Amino acid sequence: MPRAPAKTDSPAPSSARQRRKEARPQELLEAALSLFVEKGFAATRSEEVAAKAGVSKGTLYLYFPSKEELFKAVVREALASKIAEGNSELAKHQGSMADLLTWMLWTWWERLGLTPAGGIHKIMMSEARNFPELAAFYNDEVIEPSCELLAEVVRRGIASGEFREVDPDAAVMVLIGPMLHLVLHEHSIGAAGVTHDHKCTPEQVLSLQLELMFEGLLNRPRNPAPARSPA
Amino acid sequence: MPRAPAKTDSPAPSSARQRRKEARPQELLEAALSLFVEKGFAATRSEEVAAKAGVSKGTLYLYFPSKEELFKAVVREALASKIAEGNSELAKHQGSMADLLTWMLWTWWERLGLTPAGGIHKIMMSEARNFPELAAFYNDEVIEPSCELLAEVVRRGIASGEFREVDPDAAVMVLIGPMLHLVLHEHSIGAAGVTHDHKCTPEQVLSLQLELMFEGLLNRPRNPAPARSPA
Amino acid sequence: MPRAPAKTDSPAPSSARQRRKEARPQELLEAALSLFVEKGFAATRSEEVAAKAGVSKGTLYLYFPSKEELFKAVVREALASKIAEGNSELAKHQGSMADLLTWMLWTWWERLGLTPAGGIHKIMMSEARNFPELAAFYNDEVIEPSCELLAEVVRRGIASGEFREVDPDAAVMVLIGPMLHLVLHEHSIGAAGVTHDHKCTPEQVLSLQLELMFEGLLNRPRNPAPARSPA
Amino acid sequence: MPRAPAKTDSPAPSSARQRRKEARPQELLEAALSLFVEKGFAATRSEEVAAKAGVSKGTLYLYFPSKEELFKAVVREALASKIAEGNSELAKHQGSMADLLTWMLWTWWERLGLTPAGGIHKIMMSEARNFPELAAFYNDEVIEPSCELLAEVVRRGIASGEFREVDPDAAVMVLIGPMLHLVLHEHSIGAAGVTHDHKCTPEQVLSLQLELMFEGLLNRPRNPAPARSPA
DNA sequence: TATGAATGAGGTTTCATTCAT
DNA sequence: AATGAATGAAACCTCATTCAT
Repeated sequence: MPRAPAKTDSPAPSSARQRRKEARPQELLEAALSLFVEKGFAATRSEEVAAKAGVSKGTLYLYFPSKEELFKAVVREALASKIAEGNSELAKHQGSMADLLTWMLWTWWERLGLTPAGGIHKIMMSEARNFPELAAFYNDEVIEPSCELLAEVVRRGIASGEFREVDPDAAVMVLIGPMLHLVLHEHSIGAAGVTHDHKCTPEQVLSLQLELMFEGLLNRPRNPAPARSPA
Repeated sequence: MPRAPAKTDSPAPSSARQRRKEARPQELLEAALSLFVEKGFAATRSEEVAAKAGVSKGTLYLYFPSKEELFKAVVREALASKIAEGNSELAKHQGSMADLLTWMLWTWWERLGLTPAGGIHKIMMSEARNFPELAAFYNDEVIEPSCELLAEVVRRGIASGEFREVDPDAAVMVLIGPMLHLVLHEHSIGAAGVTHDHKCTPEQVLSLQLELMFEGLLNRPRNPAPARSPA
Repeated sequence: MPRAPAKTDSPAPSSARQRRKEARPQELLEAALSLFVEKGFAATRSEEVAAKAGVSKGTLYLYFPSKEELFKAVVREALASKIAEGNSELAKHQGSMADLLTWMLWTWWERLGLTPAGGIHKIMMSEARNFPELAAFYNDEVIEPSCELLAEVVRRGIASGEFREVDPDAAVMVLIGPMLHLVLHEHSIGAAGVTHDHKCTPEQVLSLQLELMFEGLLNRPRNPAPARSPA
Repeated sequence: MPRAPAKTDSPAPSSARQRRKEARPQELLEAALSLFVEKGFAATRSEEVAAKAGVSKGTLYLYFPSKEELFKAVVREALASKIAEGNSELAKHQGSMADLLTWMLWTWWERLGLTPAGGIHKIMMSEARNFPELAAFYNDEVIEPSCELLAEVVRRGIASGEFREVDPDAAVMVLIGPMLHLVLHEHSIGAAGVTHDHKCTPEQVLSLQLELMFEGLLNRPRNPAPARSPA
């Protein structure tokens, strides 16, 4: 419908109301994220989310058709978008796979471990069995792509001779296990006001995790000491 | 179910009914444990617990004044038994610390990973924020002793020159992270009927975890590649 | 949307916009009629009506102060047009009353049974108790005149000796009952996607209805077959 | 589990509470019937039904799992049970089919036309499109069996030579049309406080309906008076 | 001691209506 | 005159807890 350009060809959403409308989904997602993390999915009432975003119950449903869809949107916003980033990093990375892994894990820690976004993983742990559809969604949109991304890095490292021949999928679990465990701990027991004697900073753990991964725990030189299976 | 004559054969609280009555709390706790593990605290209906224990709703409330108190009793009961055992192995162990660590992690996996007891950890993760008191209890009685035990092993390994000089507390997190992550995953997302493409058995993961810990991921010989901190 | 120059070209209310504005109530009433027929009063959302008429929710309320008033306007509008037509046929008819009845019932079927107008009757059935005022209006303006018209035909047939001596009002109910029943059925259960084993076309029913009526109604020598009252 | 009969082999539900429990479903069904008839299915709140039966909201759901199931139970109680009666009457009837039809229609009028049970048909007319599942249920449990029952009577009458050769399904519609129309009218417009000029009692209508039907239906020598199709 | 009928607060979602733009 | 973002009152159904028997 070609019409004479009044001023500009964009709709010019300049009224205060327009600006509110465009900001609403973001405001609601932020409110939802913090409440879901704090109280879990089931225990968060939709009215609370609306109130925290400064709107009424009904308004929430103008933007998200159900609480489950709201949760999915939160996950997409907080996590799924980060994974795409990781993929593009893999594509353009030039150096060693060890460097790429290091960068990825540190980056994830900074972006997820320290932010409420990390709490999402804890929510899914807690609620997966009661909301299988959400669990499937989370698995498809977050877990699988993340694992695949890391597994690909490991595979390339193996192919280039940089890494030893290990099962890539198992290696991924070993790589992410400590970090995810820390995240979960921080958002559950660690968030319950419990003081921990064996305190060490997450950064220490991650740093050591990387060091050990790449170097091994045992003092060298020595003859290989293959992993034992249980007697 | 052929059972002994109605009354006797017993010193004191001996009728079938008496035995039944004394077993009640235990039966209720067992029923509650398996249901809480399966569905979480909020999603488990008290009537289900009663039904699973073979009694009526009302009876449950004769023994536990509320669902919250039932939950606390379940966790205390399930954990209490796990505490005592364990540390003696360290005292009597003769071989290398690497062997001891290997044995411990495999043993834990067998006792936690595959049994409902492992579900306790998942429950605690899920409900810690709603029951800070229990979270503290769990931290003091389970987490702290476990970490201390492993840290001590690491410390001894370092002292004897078997291990490199690393922060023992951080090392513990690296050691147990993958396994706990697996346990949590199995009891939540893995139990929600989600199919996973990057499937590898927990045993594979644990085996690789031990191998990498002790050996390192990088192909050797080479010059050390010190763990990088984030650029 | 090429539109005429801003101001002129018009005697009085003649711009495209003006014409649009004057057509609005009519368009809204048509949209509302079809939706009320389809879904009933309560189940029709005002936004649907507006959307079907091509305007926004707010605009609907510029023309009708509430959903109830909209409903009343719809019924009045739909019925008003039906009132005027009709009675003249009786005055100018020359043939037998049986022929006239036949013509009338077939004509009604064609005009009501197969058109949305027939849905009006269904609406009134459904909502009469919630809108007594409308029910009275419908009774006075539609039901009474229709019954009176038919009753007059029956009365004339009796007077001329064409029909037997029966109660004219009762005869009217017998005459229109099957047809109205069919109309209502088609607009409710028949429209709910239910498949019916005892299917016969409405035309079959009406045809048989007329045949049986006249066999019983027409004056003719025969042996009496008295209607039984309940044992 | 053969056990010594304590006193009698029936549970002996003799306490006041027991008696209440057994009466509850009936009390709830009665309350539901009258409210559904008065206000329709959708407009009747489940809490109202409970209140009218003298219990709380929750209690209603102890006996009926949802409002739809409650409605179905009302239908079964009020209508479906009557149809079985009709079937057995057909089986044991000895006299003419005309007598049987007469008895059936009079009986239905007495049991349905004059009681709130008749209102159920009006509800279904009103709500069928919004509750297709209920419509299907009603069609299967009430309409089909009723039509089949009457069609069978007509078929037998034809087979024995008592009736002329007509389409049995169409004949059924002609037979029940006036009565159902009366019932619907009484429960909608007639219940809205509208006064009707062309008043004739339902009994008059039914009586005339039967008389006219049989004049047309019964096989008898006479000159044909063919039904006219529309000019 | 044991039962299970009864209660009623609580949470998600819908939709008629308003009003700032 | 027209819009559509925002509101908040309902309504269904669940389930922890009580208490008469």
